Amino acid sequence: MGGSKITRNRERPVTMDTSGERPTPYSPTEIEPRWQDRWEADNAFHAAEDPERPKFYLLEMFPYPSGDIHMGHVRNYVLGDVLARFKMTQGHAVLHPMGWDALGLPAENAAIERRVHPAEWTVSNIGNMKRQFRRLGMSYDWDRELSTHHPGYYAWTQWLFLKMHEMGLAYRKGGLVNWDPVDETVLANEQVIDGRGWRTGAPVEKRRLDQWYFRITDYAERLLDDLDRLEGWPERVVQQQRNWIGRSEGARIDFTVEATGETLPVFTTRPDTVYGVTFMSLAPEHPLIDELIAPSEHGARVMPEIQRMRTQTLDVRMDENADKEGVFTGFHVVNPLNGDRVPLWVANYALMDYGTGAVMAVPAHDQRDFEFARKYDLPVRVVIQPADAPLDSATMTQAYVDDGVQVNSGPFDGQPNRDAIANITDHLAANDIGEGTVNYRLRDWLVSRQRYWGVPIPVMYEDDGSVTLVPEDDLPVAHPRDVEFTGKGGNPLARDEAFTNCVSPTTGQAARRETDTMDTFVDSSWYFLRFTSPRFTEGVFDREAAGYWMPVDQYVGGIEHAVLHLLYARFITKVMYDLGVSSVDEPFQNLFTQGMVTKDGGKMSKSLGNVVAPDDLIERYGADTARLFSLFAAPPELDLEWNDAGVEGCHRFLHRLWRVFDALLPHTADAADYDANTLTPDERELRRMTHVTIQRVSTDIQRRFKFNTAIAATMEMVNHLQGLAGPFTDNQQALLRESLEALARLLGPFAPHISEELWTRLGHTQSILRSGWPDADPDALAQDEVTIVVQVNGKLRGRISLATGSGEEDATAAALADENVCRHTDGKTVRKVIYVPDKLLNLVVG
RNA sequence: GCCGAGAUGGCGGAAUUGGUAGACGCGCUAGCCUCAGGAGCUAGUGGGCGCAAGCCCAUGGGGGUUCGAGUCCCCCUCUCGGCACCA
Repeated sequence: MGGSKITRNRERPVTMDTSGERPTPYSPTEIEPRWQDRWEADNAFHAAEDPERPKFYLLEMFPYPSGDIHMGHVRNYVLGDVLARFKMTQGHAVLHPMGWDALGLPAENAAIERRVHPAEWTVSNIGNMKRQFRRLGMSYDWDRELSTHHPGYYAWTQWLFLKMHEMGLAYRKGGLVNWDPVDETVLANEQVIDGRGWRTGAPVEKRRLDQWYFRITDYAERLLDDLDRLEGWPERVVQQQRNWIGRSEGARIDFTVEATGETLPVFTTRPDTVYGVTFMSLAPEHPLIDELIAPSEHGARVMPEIQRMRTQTLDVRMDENADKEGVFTGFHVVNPLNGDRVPLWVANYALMDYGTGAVMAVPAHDQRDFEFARKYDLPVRVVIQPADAPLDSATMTQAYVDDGVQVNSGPFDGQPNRDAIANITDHLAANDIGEGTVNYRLRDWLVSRQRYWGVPIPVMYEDDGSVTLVPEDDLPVAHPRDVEFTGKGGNPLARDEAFTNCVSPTTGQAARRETDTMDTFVDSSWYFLRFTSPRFTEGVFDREAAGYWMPVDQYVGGIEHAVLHLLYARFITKVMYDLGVSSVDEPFQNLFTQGMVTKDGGKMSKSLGNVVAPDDLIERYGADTARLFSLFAAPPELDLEWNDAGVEGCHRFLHRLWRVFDALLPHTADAADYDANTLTPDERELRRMTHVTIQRVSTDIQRRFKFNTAIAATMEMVNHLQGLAGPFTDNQQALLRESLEALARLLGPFAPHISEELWTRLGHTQSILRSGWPDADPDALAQDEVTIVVQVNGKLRGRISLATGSGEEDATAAALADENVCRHTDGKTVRKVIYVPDKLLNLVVG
């Protein structure tokens, strides 16, 4: 073999290498199924508890089995798969399970349209999606598969309901609820987006119904406080939850209804303005209206108007540009601080959902109250004066909401309003006419759904209407199988007498079963706990298994669940913690929210006709190309715009990778180890390139989630190797072998099938998953010579090559020997030298 | 209105701590190979000036700090997301 220089061969590209080996074509359709079978046969992704190794619980939000996975799924699950395989290769005990959020309306709609039972439809979808996941090469431990529609799962969802009932956290109450007219069921507040149902987009109506609720508001403070502990969560998700919980500090103030003497409490964040109250506004839904006003002499006059306000749809009511409307009730209330008698109004801008449903109106210091007062010619009384320009209630054109000094405020006159807030709050408490309180925007979670394909709520009603819980031993309360799905007449469960008729376990008398099912968000609020012991029959999950695996080290999913699923899951985990079954009270240590997949600038959707089907993609290019593209085209947190040419590019890269191995493998067949001390500069450079790539890929995956740049680094490495041509010395062969082995392992998480295949062709018999992750050798990363950038007055004027670690004097001397640098320094004095060793030299001249 | 994220070539995007702006990929141009190519390979590819060496401009706009700013500070514009008649 010849010289020690590695030649870059331009005339003879590697594909034309004439070493005698016949090139083998890259054939994903042959390779991929073979490796999928092998992984399955080897039980390669089995999650085993092992105290010797660090554990890693990786979870992606499980899908609703709608029938086919779409590109959004592919992206989400490939992201997770990269991390799982990375951790597996590093030798962690990895739990990477998959399951099905299998209850929900599409199954029922399919039952109506196609006369197939929701269970059958669901199970068949699951089968298809599982096949698709397998084709993508996902590293799931299918032994732990679970589905929320399975009795072995939902029995424990029902158990959770019973426990929450015992704890006083599940309760039934009547009230105004959000009704989705398309899905024909009620919705929780979180599930109404801009006045529309989150699934259907239909404008939500208000109905007065008796429904089951979970008392999430009892956990508001903890849910809010513990957000501070979620350092591994994106700030915007934390912010959204903080917004949603909506804590505000203020005071309750008890006004009195003049006619009856009964107390009418209000919530305010501005107790300092209480002396400025000139009227009171009730929400149109306020109970006092039906109790007091409707039957009164004023009823006939005001009720039609109130009824009209009540029927305004939510999106009209919530539009802040909408006209403020109101009607005087004829009644008055008394201000407990100054004894003022002020008129009681009903106003459409007062919300029954917030505070107490009654607002003390201070037009001088609240913009909404101001507009209302001007419209209906109600008095404006200034009680806070700014320091500069005193306010005049007659000429004000808007409310003054900033700080100032109290006036017209009795004993509090002259105090800065900030002090008055505290002093008036103390005064309220001392006189038993109110107190400092904290109010939350968060409402209790309405969990009843008037649908069949959910978890039946395990309660029954006695003749007298009282609630009896189904005994734990009788769980699960299962769905009746022979049910007709007509799409008419509401919940099929309610029409099924065999289901509704039951016998009370306490009285032995006939009773009526609850026919509402639970919100499917309840099912998905604890599945991550169940994955730790999915077949456990002695309890909701095995406390020890959960203790080992929880919390989820990395959770991956869509941003759309920032408040919905992610808030509910935190709540239920805290409930499980309080029940003593979970050892953690926050489920997800780190959260990653990936961007959408778009095409032609919009979200991929059937209605837009811009859907790319994963099956077609795999058919044409193979799973590795599909995986690579969904990782490479954009950083994972940003939206990914689909681009067919980009897919081709990734496919070409895999072909190139394959050819590089084809060309170089024959030269590494019997490579021994190299001697790092006898390498030529070129050889050291090859070695350095290998180790730099190892380092880049490792940190990009682990620390930065930058899979796009990790893949770019491996592309650079392939580009570099592609330019090499033999013959090679022994040292060079050993170096090439090191490069190829590193390359195969670095690509393992991204393109697992081709990587396994190349790993095998390198002579290994074990899966690449057991190969260990390569380490970057710091010694190999060191350079003998570095390029130093030379600036003159901060502008780039030249580059010099110096031995690593050279001092400022040497660098300056070398720089001043550079022709172009001299052109800019000649005739000037060097006033200052900034030297960043091994990087940059800046000569400041003048 | 409040909160948060962002704006870099023809496009997707790099730039880890204030230190070579545009890695990698797409697209495009030229050439090679080929019966042919939609395959593969080689070279080039931010704008302007210049025969060239090289110089100037350039990270949404305007100021500032610094030897040096895509990166830090101030002001502005626009885009996206969340909350919003929340008392």
